[in-house]
This record gives sequence, C-alpha cells and structure tokens, in this order.
Amino acid sequence: MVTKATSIDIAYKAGVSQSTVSRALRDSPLVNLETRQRIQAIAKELNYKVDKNASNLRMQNSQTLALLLCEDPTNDDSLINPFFLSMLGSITRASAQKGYDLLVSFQQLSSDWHADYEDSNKADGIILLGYGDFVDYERKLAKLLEQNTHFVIWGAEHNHKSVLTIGCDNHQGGVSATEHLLSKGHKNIAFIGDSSSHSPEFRDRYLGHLAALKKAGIKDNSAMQFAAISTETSGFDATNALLNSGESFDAIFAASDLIAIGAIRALNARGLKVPADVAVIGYDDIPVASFANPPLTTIKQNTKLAGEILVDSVLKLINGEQVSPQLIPTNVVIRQST
Amino acid sequence: MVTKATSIDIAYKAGVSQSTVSRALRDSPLVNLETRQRIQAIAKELNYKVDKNASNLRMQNSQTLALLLCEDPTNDDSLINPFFLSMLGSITRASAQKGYDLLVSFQQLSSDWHADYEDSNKADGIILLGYGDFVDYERKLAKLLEQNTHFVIWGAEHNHKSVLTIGCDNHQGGVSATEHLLSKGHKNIAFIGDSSSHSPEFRDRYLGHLAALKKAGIKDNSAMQFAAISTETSGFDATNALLNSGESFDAIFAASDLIAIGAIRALNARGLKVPADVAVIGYDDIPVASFANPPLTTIKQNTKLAGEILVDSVLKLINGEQVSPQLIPTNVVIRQST
DNA sequence: CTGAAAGCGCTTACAG
DNA sequence: CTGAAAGCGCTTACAG
Repeated sequence: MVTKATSIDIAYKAGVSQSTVSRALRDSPLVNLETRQRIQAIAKELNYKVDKNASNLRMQNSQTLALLLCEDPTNDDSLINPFFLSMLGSITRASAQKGYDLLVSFQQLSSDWHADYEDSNKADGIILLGYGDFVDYERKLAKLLEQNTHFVIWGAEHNHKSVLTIGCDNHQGGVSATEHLLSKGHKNIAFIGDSSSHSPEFRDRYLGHLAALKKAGIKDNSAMQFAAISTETSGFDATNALLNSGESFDAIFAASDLIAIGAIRALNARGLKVPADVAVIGYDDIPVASFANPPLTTIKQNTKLAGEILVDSVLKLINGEQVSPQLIPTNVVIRQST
Repeated sequence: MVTKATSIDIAYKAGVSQSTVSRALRDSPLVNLETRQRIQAIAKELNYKVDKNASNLRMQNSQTLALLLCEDPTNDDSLINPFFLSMLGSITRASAQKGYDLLVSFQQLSSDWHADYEDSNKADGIILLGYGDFVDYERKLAKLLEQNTHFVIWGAEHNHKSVLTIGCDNHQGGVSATEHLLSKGHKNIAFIGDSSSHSPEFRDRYLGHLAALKKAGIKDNSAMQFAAISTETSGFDATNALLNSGESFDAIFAASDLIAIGAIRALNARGLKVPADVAVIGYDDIPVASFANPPLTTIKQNTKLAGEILVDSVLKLINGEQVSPQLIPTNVVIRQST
C-alpha cells in the first residue's frame, strides 16, 4: 500500500518548512508566488490531498452537512417516500455547490436518533426531513435546541419560535388545489389525508381546502375527510371508506400523490372513471405522478428550490447570520386526472 | 454558545487522567469497572461525544463510506434515475447497520470527479453507482486503481480484473425476460435499449435475450433492436423508430422500466393496446413500475440485497479480506403488461 | 516572505 | 489498574 503524502513530504521535496507548504496549498498571498506554484506542483505530482481529519480538527469545523431522513414508521423497509428522495437529490446538489459534503442518514426509530453528528464534529449543521412519529420528534427537537445544534427542518411552520422551518406553503397549496377543482365545476370535494396535528403539513393543506370552500360559499362537510398517511395503500383504504360512507362526491383532493394513486385504484375497482366520474388531484408532483393513469393533476413542490433554500439556511445559521423561516410557493400542474 | 465538553472536562470532573477517560469511554476492560461506569455517567451528563476528527486522525480511519453517483449526462438536472435512488436507500441502510456513515455525492461530469474522498481521509472506501460517459469513466477507474483506493462498482462485470464489480446477473435477467415473453406465445420480440459497449449492462441483457431466442430456435433479427438510454423519452423515441421501421412485432423487451413506460406511451399513441396488441416487459422494477398503466411486468433487481453486498464488499476490501465479484440473481415480476 | 512552535482532541504504547 | 507522554497532520499566531 502506497502511503499517503503529507505536507511534510512536500516540504522536504520543496526544501521549505511545513508551514510554508500549508500556506501555499491554501493559496495564501503571504507566500511568494513562485514558491507557491512550485509547492502546488509538487503537491499535484505526489497526489497530495489535505487530510480532512487533521484540518477539521484544527479548524474546528467539518465542511459537511448532515441530512437526517426520518421516515414514517409505517413505511415498509425498502420504500422511501419518493418526495424525500427528490429532496435528497436537490439537497445533495445544493450542498456540493456550496463546497459542503453531505452525510446522509436514515433514522431508525429505535436508534440514537440524530446520531449526534454535530456533537461529534462530523457535521457543522443538520437538515431534518420528515418526522417519524411527531410526538417523539418534538422531544428530539427540544434536545437539539438545548444543545445549540445548527439545524433546520423541512415541513410545516413550527410553533416553537426558535426552530427554523423551511417548507412549501401548504395552506396556499391546499387553496390552489381546491380552487382548481371548483373551477372545473366540482362542488362535492372529499379530502383524503390525516388532518390531525400528527401531520401538520397535511393539516395545513386541509385548512387551505376549507378556506377555499368557504370563499366559494360552499359549506364543508367533515364527513368528507378521511385520514390517510402518505402511502398508496393507505389512500386506497381511505377511499374505500369514503365510497362505503355513502357520501356523494365528484372530486377528491388527496393530500399526497401516493394517496391519489391509491384513490384512483380504489375508484377504478368500483368501476368509477377518473376524471369522468370523479376528478382527483394529488400533492407533491413526485416523478410517478406523470406516469400515473391518468397522469395526475397535482400541486408541485419545487424540490430544487427547496433544497437550495434549506442548504442556504443551515449555512447561514452556522455563520451566525440572521435567518427567518421561509414558505416556498407551490403551483398547480394540470394533467388528465381532473 | 455552550462549548462542547472534551475528555479533559470529564477527567477533571471524575478526578482521573484524560487517558483513563478515553479508555473508559471505549469500555476498555483495563479500567476498573466502577471507575468506568462513573466516567460514563459523567460523559452522559455532560452530553459528551467523542470528537470524530480527533479520533479519526489518531486512528487513521474514518468509519465512513462514500457513495458516488455518476449520472447519465443526458439526464435532466432534477431527475435522478429512480433505480439508483432505491440503491441509495438500501446502501444507506446497510452502511448504517455496519456502523459506517455515508457521504453521498452526485458527480458532476466536469468536477474533480471522485472528490478524492479517500485521499483526504474522509472515507475509508468508495462505492460507485452508474457511469456517466463510459470512456471517461474508465480513465477515472484507472486512477482510483493506481491510488490504491478501496472501491467497488455497481454494474456489469469489468474486464479489468482488479476492479471489484457487484451487479445483478444481467445476462440471466435478459434470458428470463425473453423466456417469459416466449412462454406467452410471442415470437417477434423487439429489444429497446443501447446494446453497444457504452452500456455494458444493457448489452448483457440483450445478449441474454439473444441466447433465449437461440435456445428456442428462433432466429434473431438485428433490425428489431433499437438503441435507447434509460429515460422515458428515449424509450418513446426508440419505439416510434421501431414502429416506423415496418418490422412486425408482438412484444417488446425494454432494457429498463423507464424505457418500457416510454414504449407503452408510444404504442398507445398509435392506438396499440398493451398487452393485447403488444406485450411489454421492463427491467429494474422501480417503484413506478407497479403504478404504470398497465402495471409493468419486469425483471426485478433486488436493491436491498445489492446494497448489503456492496457495503459488505467495500468493508472487506478495507479490512484486506478476500473478495470476489458477485452476481445477484434477478427474478421476473409478472404484472399486466404481458 | 518564512520558520519554529503551539495546539486542535483524541488513542495508545510505555512505564509504573 | 492508572498516568504522563507522544503523536496523528494540519493551521495559524508569533517572531523574525
């Protein structure tokens, strides 16, 4: 095994001190330009790379961010929420662009949770995606706060003022979805998705839905809301419950695309056509949405922008800059399901 | 800002030396049990976490793995191959299970490529997923080899003997796909996917296809193969080319699910029904596959197992153990498109 | 512009 | 069983 070159090896070869090598490699103007270039050339030749452990230890920062994905406990082992996967992609890109590495971790419910990345100096800041169980989650957030960790969470506005939340405007998204259905002439709109405080994002969407109905002068009917988590199966089940309830409806607002796909399957199973008999709108615009049958009208969350803002925000937090929560606007993507 | 506790703080509080603290925290039997427990209790109380930079520097390893995703250059910016995304999930899980952290990086074509993770001591080993341009890729592999990096790649068996490849048995998968179509009575089977050396995995699938035809005594017709990369659009275009070619066919073997979905769209656009007029089989079993219309029959690659084997393999490499390339078997998932 | 020196926070031989 | 000391490979004040 070829042993790795160190700054001392370079110093020896260049006939200068190790400090000078270190300065030269960081391109310090303190070092004579010529010397600097000579040293850099030797470094390249020896295939030298700064030892991050040493430099991080010395500098007391790690130039890496940690991304913690907390999955819904109900999800099956192999399936990751496709929306989070998109976020993962954009966060990876955004942090690379800022010169940060990204440590990714899927939080098992049981485990030590936030894996103490920042505590162990492996990361300078943390991005949290998804809450498993929301109550558990709250406890853990409290601990992060207490330890002065730099972190930002994705999701619905948090009532604790010192938690920095970045999220899409779920309320506005809910309004848009329902207004779109109303514009298509639907009046009896069912909502499929958990609207309790366990799913703050879904709840905001539901509240937006109600607001849009109210504005249109339509009385809402709480019997038209059926709880579901964000899986196809759960959407299927909830839609069957809706069908069995005897309520009459001509449109469904599903709190997520996965739910919408389950809903369509349930409707088809009863011989109902989408959108002819029932219009269905989803939420997220996950990749599957455009391949669904029929292609799904949905509320798009701009994951690219979201990733960038998330990364920017932690970075600001790390640098002690002022940051405030941000709501990212959503937009309706009209396809064939409505 | 609360400053982080160090082992010296604990030593002070416990009235022992720092070395003893270090030993106690690593649960060394050298330290008196009672002292050990006392120290551990204090550590917990102070919310102490070992500084990874310091310990990694000292131990000369990082307990982290790097995952490098090299995307097809043709992919649009926001879209990540869903198959890789599944792999990402399973690799993350597998490495967490082994006590390793995972650094994830999407390789831009332009950039410094492998980001020199191992060189800079940020990772003990590297997992490579996907080749952008295959020729470029080869050059980079050579460099990794030369630098004695511990790495393993996902894909088709590599001709360079010292490159450790883990992959699904693409040849067998190709045989299975075609045998499935044959068993349904199809005789004129088109293959959509690049079968050149630029896409070694697709080529192996194609070779399997040919082998199955031969075994069944059917002459293959090279005019029935149309190149496509793994995107829906590319599959759509290639299928149109097939349709325009005037060749008659009753089944399509698509080299990936994304291609298959594009193929179905192209067939539908010409008024052809799947599977009534043309049967279509895909490859990968990405999440979208089961939501496609009709749900896609496909060759499933076991990503969970693949992730585990990948991680196990780099780990063995790191520990200097013997490792050999592995082919993971595939299986046919029958749905409604055939 | 350059070098000698301190120190980041650990782990672990060495000595007792 | 415990402590004093060296050293992992850097960065950066300090002195010249």
